[in-house]
Formats: sequence, C-alpha cells, structure tokens
Amino acid sequence: MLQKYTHETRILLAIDCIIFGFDGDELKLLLIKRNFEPEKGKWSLMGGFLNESEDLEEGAKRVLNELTGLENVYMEQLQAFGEITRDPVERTVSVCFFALINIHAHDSELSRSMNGYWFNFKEKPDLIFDHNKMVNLALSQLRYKAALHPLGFELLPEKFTIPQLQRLYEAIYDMRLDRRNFSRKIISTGLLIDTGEKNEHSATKKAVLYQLDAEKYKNNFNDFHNFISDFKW
Amino acid sequence: MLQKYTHETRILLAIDCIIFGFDGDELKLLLIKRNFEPEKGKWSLMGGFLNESEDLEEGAKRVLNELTGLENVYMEQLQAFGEITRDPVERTVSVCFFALINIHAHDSELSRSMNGYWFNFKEKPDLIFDHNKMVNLALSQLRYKAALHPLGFELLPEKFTIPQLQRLYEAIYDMRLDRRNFSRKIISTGLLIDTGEKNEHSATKKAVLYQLDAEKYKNNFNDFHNFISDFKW
DNA sequence: ATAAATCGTGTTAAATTTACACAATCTATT
DNA sequence: AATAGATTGTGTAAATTTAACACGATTTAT
Repeated sequence: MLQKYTHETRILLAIDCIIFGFDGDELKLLLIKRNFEPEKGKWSLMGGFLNESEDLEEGAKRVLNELTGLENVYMEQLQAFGEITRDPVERTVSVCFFALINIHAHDSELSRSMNGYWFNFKEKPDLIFDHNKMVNLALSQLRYKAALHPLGFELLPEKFTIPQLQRLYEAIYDMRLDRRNFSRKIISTGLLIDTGEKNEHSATKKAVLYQLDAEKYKNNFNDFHNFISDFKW
Repeated sequence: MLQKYTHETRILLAIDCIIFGFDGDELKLLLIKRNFEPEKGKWSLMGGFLNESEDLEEGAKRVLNELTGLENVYMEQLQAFGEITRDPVERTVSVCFFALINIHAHDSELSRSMNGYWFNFKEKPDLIFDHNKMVNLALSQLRYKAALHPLGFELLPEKFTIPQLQRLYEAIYDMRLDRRNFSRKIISTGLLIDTGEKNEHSATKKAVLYQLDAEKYKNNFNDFHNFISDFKW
C-alpha cells in the first residue's frame, strides 16, 4: 500500500445545486428552507456534503435526489467556491452544479418531497452564505451556454412549440425576441422534428408541436449557434 | 462558538494549474517532472495542496509561484475534478486553474526556478493521473473564451503587432486565418492603441506595434466578439 | 359572422463575413 | 543603386447572416 499524504489538511467538501426550471412563463429557481443551524429558516440552495464513496457528479445527483426526488436531470459543474469564511461553522469548499428541469414533467416527484420551493427567478429571496454569488454565476453560465448551444430544450417538455421555446429564451435573457426571426433561427438548426400534432391547449391558433431529433441533438450539441445574437452582455 | 459538522468526511483538496504560454510561434504548455512517489519521474501539471489559511485563488497563485516564481499572471478557475481513484494514494479532489503567460516577459523568473519545462502543446507527453483530461478541457475552455473575449492578449508582450496576435490565434486554434480579415476584426474592437513604433526585429516590412487600451480592455472584457467565426467546434 | 389573439411564412434592407487584389515597406543580394 | 523575396497595410465585391416589418391563416369567444 502506498504512503498517504501525511502533512496536508483535509477539508469539508460541500455540493450545492442551482436548479433552474421553467413553467411555461417564467424562469424559476428551486430553493429550500434550511432546517438546521446556522442560518436555520433562511433560504438556501440544495446542498449537502460529498461522501467518500462517490465522485462529484454522483454526489450532486444524490444530493438533488435526496432533497427533491428528481432523477435524470441535465446537470453540469459550474465551479468550486472556496472563500475561507464562506461557511461560518467550518472551512468548507463547495463544488457547484447547475441543473435544468422541466417543471411540469417532474411535478409528481417534486410534490412528493415537499422540500423545494420554486421562486420566480426575478423574485428570489436573499440566500445564505455565498449562495447569491453562486446563483448569479449560474445565470451567466446558463445565458452563455444557451446562446451558443441548444441547451434550452432541457427545460421544456418532450413535445413543445416554437412559441413556447421562445418564451423560455425570453425568460432566460429577460428580453423580447422577434417571433419570426427566432422561429427561422431555430428551424434552421435542423434539430427539430415536426410531430404533426398541435398544441391543443391553445385558445387561439394552435402551434405545431416539435420534438428534438435526439440523434442530431447528441451529435451536434457542441456546435456553435447564435440563438441570441442581440443580447447585451 | 458554533457546532462543527461532526459526521462528514474531510477530503484532501489539490490544486492543479494548466499553464499556457506562447513563444511567438507555438502554443506551449508548462509541465513539471514529478520528484516524489507515486509516478515519480513522470510529467505532471503544476500542483499542490490547498492550505487551511488560503482560498482557492490564493492557493492557485501560491502553487504557481512556488513552482515557477511566476506572479501577476492571468488565471481563472476551470473546474473541480473528483473521480474517486484519480490519485492512487488517497482520495483527492483537485480544483483546476488555467493560466496564460507571455513566455518572454517571464523568462527570468522561469529560468531561475528551473522547475518547469515548456512543451510545444502538440508534443506534450502523457501526464499522470487525470491530468491529460484536465489539459484537454483547458484547451477547449481557452478556445472557447479566446474566440469570444479579448483573452489572447494575455499571452503576448505589452507591445505587439497584429501579425503576432494572429500567429497566436493560429496556434490556439491550430488553423490558418486570413491576414486581412483578422486584422480588420481586431482593429474594429477599438481595444488597440497604435504606439507609433514598429517591430524592429522584422527582416521585412516592419509591422506597427500596438498596445492594449487598458481602460477599455477592463471595461469591455466581457463583451462578446467573434474573433474566430469559422472555427469548427 | 366577427373580433381578438396568436401562429406561420414572406420580403427587403442593413450588417457582417468571406474571398481575393494590389501597393508599400524592408533586407539582402547583385 | 537596382532588384528579388518576404511581409504588412488597405481596398473591394460577393455571399451570408441578421434585423425590421407585412400579411394571411387559424382558433375561440361573442
């Protein structure tokens, strides 16, 4: 057996998840009311500690699942946060993940757990520790990636209309987009398949329901697009 | 004093730095020959462990400085790597940073320490642990950011010519760029100030030396550009 | 039948990107 | 001093992409 690194400090590793959702209208953020000290009763991201037996991605999935029941969710690492005093209890470095979920598709899991509360992103409360900073960075990252890669679909049901997708993008960037230009841009990616069905919920003209071409989506996910060319960064 | 988190596992936190350089011709990577077990004698990124008394950025700067003597270097966090068996000695999570340095401007520090070896990026050797993966991700990230933000300047001397900048971009993306279109694109950012001087080292027509408009650079760093519109991602 | 709202497609001008031409500058050589 | 060889700076036109706006079609409620 190999020698251990004997003189080094071991540190607590937390995992925090910034969970974005979309309800068809507003960009949402899933938060939890902290039920232990310190900061008991204040709003917080979904978080936990990393176990010895799991890698970071596994830990993030576990934390998310334990707190919300959610599974099979799009998730990627944001970055680590390591300010010395970020947790007043003890030095803790947190690795942050951000997740995207389609709220309606996961209604049942979420209502079962009753641990999470969806806030309109714009009306989110003040959060504990450095969680505000994490959320801000996550929003930048979401905007960054969603402008360049076909990421937005993760927040929508399997079948969706182009106007729904547009409302999602408008929520992410907090701006209005031209309906006609947006539609053309999305169609031209070739990622969408016309299902032949229409959105029966509409009270006016029913929009065509599309679904992702799963194969193309996977293969071309890292291609560059320019979905939001006029967003002011 | 607050209660500590008593039941959680504390984990070793490493820091690894992917250090890119440019010598005027090729993209370079700074590596170190590991002088302790395991994997003694193999090539490795610049790394160390996080101390209790420093945050992540401080730790990264310290590690870089201890191993190379370098200071005041552009650095940003890449992400954390946490595979359970990534270090065979003991469970270790590594937070990676990538740094950009102008090789010639830092010649003296580097030669003093004699710890680092610059490889042509294309000829880098196999690295220990998951360091190959880290380097690959860092290159993606460098390409990503350098295409959109005026990041490349960090790798050049204070005064540089547009052809020099172009050679840098060609090295980063491993592709040829059209001289005339590149020049126009760079000039149109408004970030460059004509120093009135010329590159006296040239054996043919001497190119104009520019320097960054430091003020504009800072304020507009996050603006979106499109320096490499035809790179195939 | 008609009004009100939304969806889908079309058109044109402006802006950006691409591709390629040519003149100017500098050193080394004749 | 003239010239060749290499590199730099600027120009220009075609192709592509983006932006701005018009109009007809569909659906439900009145």
